[in-house]
Amino acid sequence: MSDHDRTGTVTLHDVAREAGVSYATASRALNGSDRSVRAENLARVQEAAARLGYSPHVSAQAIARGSSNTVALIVGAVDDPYFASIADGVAEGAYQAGLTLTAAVTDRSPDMGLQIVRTMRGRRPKVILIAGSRVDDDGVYAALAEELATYRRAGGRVALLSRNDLDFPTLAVDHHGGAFRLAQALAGLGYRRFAVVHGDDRIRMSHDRRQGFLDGLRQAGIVPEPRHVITTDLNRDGGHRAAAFLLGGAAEARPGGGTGGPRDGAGGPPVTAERLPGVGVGVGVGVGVGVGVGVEAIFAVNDVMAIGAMTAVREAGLTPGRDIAVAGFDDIDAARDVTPALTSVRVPLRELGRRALELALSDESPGIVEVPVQVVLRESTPPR
Amino acid sequence: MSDHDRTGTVTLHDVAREAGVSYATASRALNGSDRSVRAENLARVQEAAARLGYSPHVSAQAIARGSSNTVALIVGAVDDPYFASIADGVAEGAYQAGLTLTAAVTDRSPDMGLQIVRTMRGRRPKVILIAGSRVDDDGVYAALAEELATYRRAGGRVALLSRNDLDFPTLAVDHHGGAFRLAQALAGLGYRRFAVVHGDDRIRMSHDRRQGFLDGLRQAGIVPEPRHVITTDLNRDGGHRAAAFLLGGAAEARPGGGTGGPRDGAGGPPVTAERLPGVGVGVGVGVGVGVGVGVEAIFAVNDVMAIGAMTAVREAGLTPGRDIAVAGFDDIDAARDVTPALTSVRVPLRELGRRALELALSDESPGIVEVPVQVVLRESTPPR
DNA sequence: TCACCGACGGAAACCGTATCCCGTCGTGCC
DNA sequence: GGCACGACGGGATACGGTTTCCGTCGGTGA
Repeated sequence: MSDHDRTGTVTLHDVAREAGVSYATASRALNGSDRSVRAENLARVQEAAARLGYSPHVSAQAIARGSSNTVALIVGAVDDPYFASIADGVAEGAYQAGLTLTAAVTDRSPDMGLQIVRTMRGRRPKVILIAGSRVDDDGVYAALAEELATYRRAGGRVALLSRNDLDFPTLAVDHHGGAFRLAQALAGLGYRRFAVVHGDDRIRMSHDRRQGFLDGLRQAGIVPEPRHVITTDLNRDGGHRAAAFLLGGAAEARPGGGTGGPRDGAGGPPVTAERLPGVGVGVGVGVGVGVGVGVEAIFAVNDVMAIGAMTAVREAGLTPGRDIAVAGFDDIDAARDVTPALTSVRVPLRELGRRALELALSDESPGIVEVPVQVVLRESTPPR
Repeated sequence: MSDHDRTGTVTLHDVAREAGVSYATASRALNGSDRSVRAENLARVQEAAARLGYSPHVSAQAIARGSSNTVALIVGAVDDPYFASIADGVAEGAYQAGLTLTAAVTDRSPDMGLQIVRTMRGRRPKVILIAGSRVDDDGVYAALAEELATYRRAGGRVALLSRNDLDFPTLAVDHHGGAFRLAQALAGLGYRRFAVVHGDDRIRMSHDRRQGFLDGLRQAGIVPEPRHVITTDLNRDGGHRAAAFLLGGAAEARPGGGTGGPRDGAGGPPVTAERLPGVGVGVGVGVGVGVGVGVEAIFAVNDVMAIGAMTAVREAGLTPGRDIAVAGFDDIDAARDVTPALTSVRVPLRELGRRALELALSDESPGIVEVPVQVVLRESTPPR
């Protein structure tokens, strides 16, 4: 039609020309300016915009206004129900607040959260929410803190989920307390010999849950054997491998079954026995030792691992719940749908996402908000 | 320190001044310009940038360069494993291609995909990927097509997942064929009396899977009763409600169990019997009629629904697999972990996300790429 | 020794939008 | 009827970069 599609992109300039008004008037007409525009011009501009298929250049607006309408969410994985539910809550809150969501995934990148935060900061979002980021050494940690401080100094808002030693508004899930009470409850049901399956200690959540569980057991006079405390991947296959190892063999998919083991072939790092601080070194790296006979219950630090473990138990010819109890953490939807239903600790994940956004947006003091969790006993841990 | 932190934000200007070089030189030094900068100046600029904590203003770059490094992903829900896996694949591809990911969720907003696409277009992303968007009437549909066409005209790239009647590069999952073959396989196992649980027909995926399944059954000489073809929410609770209805009662959580029904109270629209085109009107909206006795197998158009249905079956005192077979579609991870393991149709979801991005970025012709799927029979549908 | 050429620094134009500021015009009031 | 004032349109500028264009400088070949 006209010459505006020479470049293929329609600018406000084109709209103004088409409507026969000035640039400034078109701008005022197309967004909530405090200045008023005469009804007739407003209509002409809107109609011209519609005819030309104009959509405002968000970057240009961001630059002109000095702020954008974005909330940046940094998350460990998209795949994981834990993060997915949090992201869902954030998405809901963002939608209600008229913000758009951009996400970054830290699992993917070897450069950890730091580089990602830096990149995100470049987008000048209104909010940065960090739900998952790996922090390896103290240097990176300090750098991350500095990066966030710089961001805040420039007017940005930050909220952290599940991390409580940076000076930013934090939604602190009570990992330790939940695991502690779960341990006590299981001890109360009569269990004595436990295995604990957890992830990399540099991941705070995993560390706190493991430690809370061990502390809860100790309170009940129980100390698991170090070789039953296992470090592995923080996902379904990690839980599966760990349980298979505990029960006396390498995880191995049943031929022709399609039911079984790790989906993507021989995946991931080997299961490694854990060095408990002040206790000693565990044994049995990768060797198909088999230590399972004595174990009565397996606690995995999250539900997806626990569910993987349950399947491994079943593949070993045992019945989860009856022969060996299994418990997880998070209480994801799937916990109700596996058989037996999984004992877990309920974390209000969606609410967590919503509240994290609120917390960041509010002008309250940057304190730490404790998020309570709740032990949910189900059939996977019957009284013994 | 200097006056640059008066506003709190560090600009390229500050860096240039700090390094004692010009604006243009600083710009050239800090990104991959084709122009070369003398080593000494480059070092000075980089060092100054690091000292000041400079991070380039992405919006400003986008505006100056005329393009951004964003890929916009439009998705039905974040929560759903189907979309989560796709998003995971996209995230992986985006990371490798050096793009950042912006996500929008359509379920949330009543204004459907259209408004969202318009908003996304405003961000001038390099790519728009549409994995889920509700399209209600033809008017909206045409508007969406026009919106995308405008975007492409301006140099944008588009790829569609699971939709095959817009003229854009499309990754077409073979919903119909997969469901068709699944139906044949189940008929081959000896099943005759089927129930089909599906979602809103305006959602293409649901429609095609349902229709494929029915076509497959018809091929085997089987026509399910219309009242056994049920429309409900396309999520876990929808499947749960539908199965509970089929089995003869309203879905009701067992008191004190925590195992049971819809998590968020009495949720969602009631189960409604479906009007099959040219067949007749089903009966039994919400009435606790109970039609289950005759049904031998339930097919749900996705795995999360099927898993919800399995739990409902169990709550009714029956054993899924033995008393009543259940099958789903997608083959999500959880399908292997429920008991009995769920028969499904494998869709390479992660790969789908990755390939959608590739497809959009490539300069190939905008054809339709068929994505094959594979029936996976497991214990939830034993031979009968 | 001089012309020429390549490398590189800096000024300035430009990207698309918001907004300040000024000028015009219409209106109400005295 | 004149005047002050408010409403509103338009030009100019700012936002933070990228990139073009020009000019300088040092080195090379004849």
